[in-house]
Amino acid sequence: MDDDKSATRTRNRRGEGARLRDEIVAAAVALLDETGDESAITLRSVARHVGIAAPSIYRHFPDQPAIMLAVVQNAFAELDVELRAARDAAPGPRQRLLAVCDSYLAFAEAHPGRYRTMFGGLWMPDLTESSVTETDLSTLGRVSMELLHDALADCVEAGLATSTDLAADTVALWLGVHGLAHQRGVSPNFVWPPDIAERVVTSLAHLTAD
Amino acid sequence: MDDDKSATRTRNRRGEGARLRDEIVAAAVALLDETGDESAITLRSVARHVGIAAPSIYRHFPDQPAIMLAVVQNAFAELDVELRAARDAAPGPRQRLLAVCDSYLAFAEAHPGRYRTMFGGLWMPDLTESSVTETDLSTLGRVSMELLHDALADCVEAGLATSTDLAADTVALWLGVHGLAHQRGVSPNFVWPPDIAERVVTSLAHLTAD
DNA sequence: TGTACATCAGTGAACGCGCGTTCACTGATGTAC
DNA sequence: TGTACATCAGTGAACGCGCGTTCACTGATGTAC
Repeated sequence: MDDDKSATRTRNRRGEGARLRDEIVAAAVALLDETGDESAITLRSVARHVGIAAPSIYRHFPDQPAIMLAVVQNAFAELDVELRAARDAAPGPRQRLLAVCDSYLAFAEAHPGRYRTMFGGLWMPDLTESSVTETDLSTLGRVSMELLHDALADCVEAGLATSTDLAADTVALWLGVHGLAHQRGVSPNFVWPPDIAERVVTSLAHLTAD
Repeated sequence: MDDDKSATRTRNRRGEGARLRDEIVAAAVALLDETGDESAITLRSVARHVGIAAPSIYRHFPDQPAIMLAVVQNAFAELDVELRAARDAAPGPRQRLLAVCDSYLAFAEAHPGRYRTMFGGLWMPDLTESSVTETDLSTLGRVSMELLHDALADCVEAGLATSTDLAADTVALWLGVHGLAHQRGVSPNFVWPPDIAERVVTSLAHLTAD
């Protein structure tokens, strides 16, 4: 909550102005993680956090929703990196699927504010009067879904899970994991059964072996 | 979006001032349903919608978060009524469980803004500086969860479902249904598999018969 | 039955605040000649 | 090698707006005597 990083900041050299863009996104993410509330990300609060004047942001983002989009895109990219790392570290199909789900839940638990913003749908701007497009929105999360799809497909192929409709079962599995990830961030005081994640995943993935 | 119900409004008779409270909540709900965005519920927008002066609200609510709480409590009560109606109209344990889940999903689909607000956790006020208490929050939704629990218990008792831990399985089932209810409201443009609800429910409830 | 009075429902004006956005600008830095 | 100039990164002041909240009030309505 140190809003004045004052004095220390020196302006970027010529040609390196784009660096500020990253600083702006990082500041917005930091605000989101600190407060857990996406409405804390205002153009002015972000500027304050970075240590610049508010209008300086307009050199890098056309409007406020554009910052939100950048934050969300950034979060999805980070999630994707973590999911891939988890998958690649696991030995077999079953372990890979579980590792992906665990990693997904861990991401949501570590960054509840960010997770809620990614899927809460509340920051979503009026598409008619902001720079954000329909495509920007529908692209989000597709990569992670594909990753989950492939992990489940490998299990089915290896005879470790059953599925009559892989695409639908992927969505169902994701919904369960997402429901847990999301609501655990919203209601941390609720007494969650300790094995709740395992229960949800094994049921929805129709895992057969142990 | 007719903000001026002007002129027509006549003041309540003495002793009936409490009626305005209901009108205020109704207006807040209407705003939420119209815009789908809980941040549209401001003290002033609600007052405008009711057709009263903004300060008039303070006779009925101590502050703005109190209105939000009333909206959410109201929504949970309505959900509960619908779930009970659905349950009581179904013939057997299995049908009852499915009816409750269907009704739950129907509620979320019919009132996406309200549903998102109930579970989004974003309106949640700083408990330190608003009139809303911890208990107010943790009580919400408990009734619906119990209803789901009982419906699942009846299925298990009738041998229609298996469960090693009823409480945990109830939570798991709710998570799946909730994940679907919530995300369908957020991403209506996503192509949801047509049988997605059935898939989620039968898997998580471990329904055995058909 | 009439009247003074307390109560109640609701108002109008004003406050200070943070917001997104605009505008014309400053001053350092690299580049062309 | 020196200098004029274009470019670029970022600023400061100001705008109009809607917000939550406060304050002192108005005027209708019921009640006590």
